[in-house]
Amino acid sequence: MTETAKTEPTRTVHFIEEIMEADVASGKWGAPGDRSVIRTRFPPEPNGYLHIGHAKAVCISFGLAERFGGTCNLRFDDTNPVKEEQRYADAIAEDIRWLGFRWPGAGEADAQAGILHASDYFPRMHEWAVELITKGKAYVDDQDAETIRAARGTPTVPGTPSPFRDRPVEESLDLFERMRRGEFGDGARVVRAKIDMASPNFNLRDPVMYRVLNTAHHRTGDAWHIYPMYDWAHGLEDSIEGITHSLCSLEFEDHRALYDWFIDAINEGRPGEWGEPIHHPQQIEFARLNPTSIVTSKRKLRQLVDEGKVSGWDDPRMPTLSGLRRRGYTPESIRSFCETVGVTKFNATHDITLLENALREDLNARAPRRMCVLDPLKVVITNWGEHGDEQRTEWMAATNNPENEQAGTREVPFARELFIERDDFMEEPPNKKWFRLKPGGEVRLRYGYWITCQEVIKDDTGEVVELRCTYDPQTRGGDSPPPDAEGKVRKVKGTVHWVSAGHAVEVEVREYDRLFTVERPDRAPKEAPDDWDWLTNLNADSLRVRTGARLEPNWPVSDVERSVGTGDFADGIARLQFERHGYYAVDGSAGDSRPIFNCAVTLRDSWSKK
RNA sequence: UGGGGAUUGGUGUAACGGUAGCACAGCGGAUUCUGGUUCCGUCAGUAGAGGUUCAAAUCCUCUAUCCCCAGCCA
Repeated sequence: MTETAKTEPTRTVHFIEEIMEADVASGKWGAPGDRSVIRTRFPPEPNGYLHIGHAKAVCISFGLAERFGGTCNLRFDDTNPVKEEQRYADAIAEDIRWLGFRWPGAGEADAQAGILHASDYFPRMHEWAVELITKGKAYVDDQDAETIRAARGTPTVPGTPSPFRDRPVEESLDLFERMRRGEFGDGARVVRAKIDMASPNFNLRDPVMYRVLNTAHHRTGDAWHIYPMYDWAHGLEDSIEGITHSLCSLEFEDHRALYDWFIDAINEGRPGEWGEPIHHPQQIEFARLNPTSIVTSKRKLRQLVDEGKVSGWDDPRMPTLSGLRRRGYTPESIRSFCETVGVTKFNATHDITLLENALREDLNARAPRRMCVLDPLKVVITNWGEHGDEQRTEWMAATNNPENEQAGTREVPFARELFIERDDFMEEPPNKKWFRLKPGGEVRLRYGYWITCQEVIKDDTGEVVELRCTYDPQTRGGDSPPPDAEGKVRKVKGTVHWVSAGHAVEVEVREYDRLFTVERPDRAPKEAPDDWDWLTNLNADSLRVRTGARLEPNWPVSDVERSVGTGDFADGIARLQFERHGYYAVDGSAGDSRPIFNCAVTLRDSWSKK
């Protein structure tokens, strides 16, 4: 893979990185100056697919570890068996690998290698819970969920303690053991931390640590009847793995007090009869990604899939990583996008065009160029046989990638019958700025010849079905003809793409528009009725399938292009620039015999704006 | 009415008491065999009010606005 000449975009050092730098310098986690001590983790719950919002979190935790020469674990936070499935875990791991990140022990052969699971820590968490109960810092509560909620209080009125709050330690221990063995029904009892029912921070009003769930877990089977809550489990998982910096999103700021409380509670009296103190990571919060015109709510994405608004989680219009991948997005473009949005605690809005621009930038440098006529209009070169060689094919050299000279050229066939884009011809152009083909007008066929439209042929309905043109043999390759006797060079303003009708490959091209045309699809308008449905913002016209497109026959790409890094992407997905249109990716999931190309993003069009 | 966070051009993001910079978008121009790319120019900002200081986006006080929190979800 060749390097593009571009210099790396200047990367700004964000606040989390500064904290890490300071910790490295002070030797908080190891020898001062040893950057490799940085340990982060990405802890998804395997209950759905990763989307572009998750990509930011992935890039932060994995990216920071990469930058410091430390490590980032992939850990499935599988503490709630009723929502989790192995297939989600598999998809998540695949998406992270696709982005180009690796966790310790990740192997190329075994996709599962090195992946960690909260469920593997259940026994240790259980021991620590017993410890907290024994220390009088936790208790079993017999109240049901409704009662507990009612007693929790409000922002201004303190909660009231459970009547079971001060029950004997032995009784709690016994009940906890019976909970574990499955003697009680779902929700019958919980274990609660004994903190402060009057705390202004709700998370500290005796939070639940364990609930009874008589549900089989996708990894531990029916070994457990109790499952730990996030707040209890998460810090312990981080502690066990020796995480130095536990990075999460802003909504967990209020949970940090609890995160710290649990670890401190375990460490109380340590070193001592309970053993050595356990590791205490630092939780740091950052703002989520918040892109315009898409939804990232898992519930809403699921709704789109379930109601058939899209073809699946990997529909190319979906903001899931699997959808973006199928659409043609490169991992590099997504990582570049995450770099430009930065890392702060500010709830920013990220224009989705930034993501599109990141892809354009990457693909402009790397994607091989091809000519593809999406909506063919036949052109017959009437003077092609002027020397009696009407059936001949001429092969024209075309540049594979103007951004990368080493990508070389290819030979494109030119013959008597061609296709051009229907849009590139107008019988009656609206103004003088029409540089493309018109009756009596001349245009350059890129890398081909200059042609002049002599005759327009229509069918019974008046639709143009064919153009009869003449070519100028002196313009071979698309170059200007030699100067005339007076030294004047003839010029042509317009250049259009084309294919040879007899040589082109028929392909299917799928073009996508935004799934939602408003900036905030899930935000109800000010005067919306109570039953306002967010799906009213759905763009009914977001998919366009073109079945009759014609691609020049240089496909798949050449060895030369592959060898210099164009036409060869690390994820094995081929992407091309169809000149004057956009960037297109081969859809391998569609399972059709005819090649299918998804339009990842169009070229910028500074013309339509004017 | 409680607690926790946040606020710098249109949108993001730097500046860590010392010239408010960069990117994207916008606008104008140049180059171009892609209405692409590239290049040049340009518009535009410290939420508000006080205070400290030779000097404040930065420190202090008050105000405003926005986000999160009352799951046996994560």
